[in-house]
Amino acid sequence: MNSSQSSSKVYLEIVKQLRAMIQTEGYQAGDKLPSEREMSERLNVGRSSVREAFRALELLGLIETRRGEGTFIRDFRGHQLVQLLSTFILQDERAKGDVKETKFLIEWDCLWLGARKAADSELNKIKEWALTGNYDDDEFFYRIILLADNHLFMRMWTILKDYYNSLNFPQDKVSKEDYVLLIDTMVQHDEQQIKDQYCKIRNLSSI
Amino acid sequence: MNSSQSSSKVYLEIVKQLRAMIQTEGYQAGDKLPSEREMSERLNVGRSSVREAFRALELLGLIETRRGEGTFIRDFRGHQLVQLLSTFILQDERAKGDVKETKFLIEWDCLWLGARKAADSELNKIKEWALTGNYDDDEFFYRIILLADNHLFMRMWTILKDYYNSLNFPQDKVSKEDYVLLIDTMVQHDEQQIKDQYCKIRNLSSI
DNA sequence: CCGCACATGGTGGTCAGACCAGTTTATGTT
DNA sequence: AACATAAACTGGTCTGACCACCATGTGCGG
Repeated sequence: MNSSQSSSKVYLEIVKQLRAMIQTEGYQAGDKLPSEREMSERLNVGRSSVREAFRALELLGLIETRRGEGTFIRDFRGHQLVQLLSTFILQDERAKGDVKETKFLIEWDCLWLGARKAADSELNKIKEWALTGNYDDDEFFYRIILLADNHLFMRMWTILKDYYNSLNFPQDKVSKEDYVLLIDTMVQHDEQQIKDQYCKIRNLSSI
Repeated sequence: MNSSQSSSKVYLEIVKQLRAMIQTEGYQAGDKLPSEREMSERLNVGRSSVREAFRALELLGLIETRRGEGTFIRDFRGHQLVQLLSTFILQDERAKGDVKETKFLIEWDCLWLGARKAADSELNKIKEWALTGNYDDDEFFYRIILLADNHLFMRMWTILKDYYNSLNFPQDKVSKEDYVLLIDTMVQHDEQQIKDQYCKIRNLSSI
């Protein structure tokens, strides 16, 4: 144990170790993990700490425990959360493209959803705000996604936005006029126009 | 403790109790939870069991612990995972609509993504499979989303699919011909046609 | 009366050991 | 060989002990 920085909680270290073990030793779904007692000996930590790590991973659906038998890797393809799972998987360059693509598509979905769901008065309110207020891209789309009125999309977008921002994609500043124009297209309820304007803002040839 | 069914793991019961407490006693982000010791007395369980529950919730990002101070509810609006979070929040009727809406939009996104990304040979392969094979709706769209080649969408869709299926929305059986037709529209790369056909399958007036 | 230093109690963090309750495996009997 | 039993594991839970950290109160000196 005691790898890298100490002072961090032991059970978190165990989670890390477990992840490493799974990667290096090629554990697969259904495989049996070392017993809690063996694990605690191997890592020189108390069994209770091992249990805390195991319980946490169990609640996440990553492992499964059967009394008298042992602890097993669970088949968690795709399943379960998106967040911590990302920490496990979201490492390669390829995934970065996925984040970008997904964020943009969700934003587009919400533009169209918002155009159909929102009352004109709400759209006008946002248009006024877009004309006068100070805001960045995230703040603007946050309001758009509020219009779409879909909690799931809001959650996904929030996660994606944070990842996206941390990935440092090059991004041109969007002018206030373009944001306002985007809202105008929403008022028109013209799907193609919304799409064109969104593509312009995002510098995309198509979506 | 020992509510309803016993034999289930104590730490899971504590998670339940915690959720109930948060709901009934109106805990909010930032509020302090009872200490581990008090909790174990109150529920007549060992402190280690309380800790297992707390550690699991901590890893999920639902609570936060500060040594010497206590355990606090975390501001997890939107943030963090989607999966287990849903279990906590996804209870009202409203959320069901979100699941449906989101699932459909992601499927539509992936149809269009797949149409643009996939080679004709792959589309033809799927078409053949669609003509001859046995499959249900999930299996069909699983292959579609594979075409879209976006891990994030795949993960989201997998989660959404499971929730959606558990919600028992009424759903008509889709004929094999309609699935094949959908693939044909993808081959044409005509967005409007894809959309129309998808709406037909899902019985939607618009998307 | 104020302000600072220190003591005290509360809180999470960790460990060790003890049981219990299941499952698996080895053992020995028939 | 087949079966029954015993031993050896494995997870599940509780208790008690210590440590490190933080907040609060207490008392001393100013």
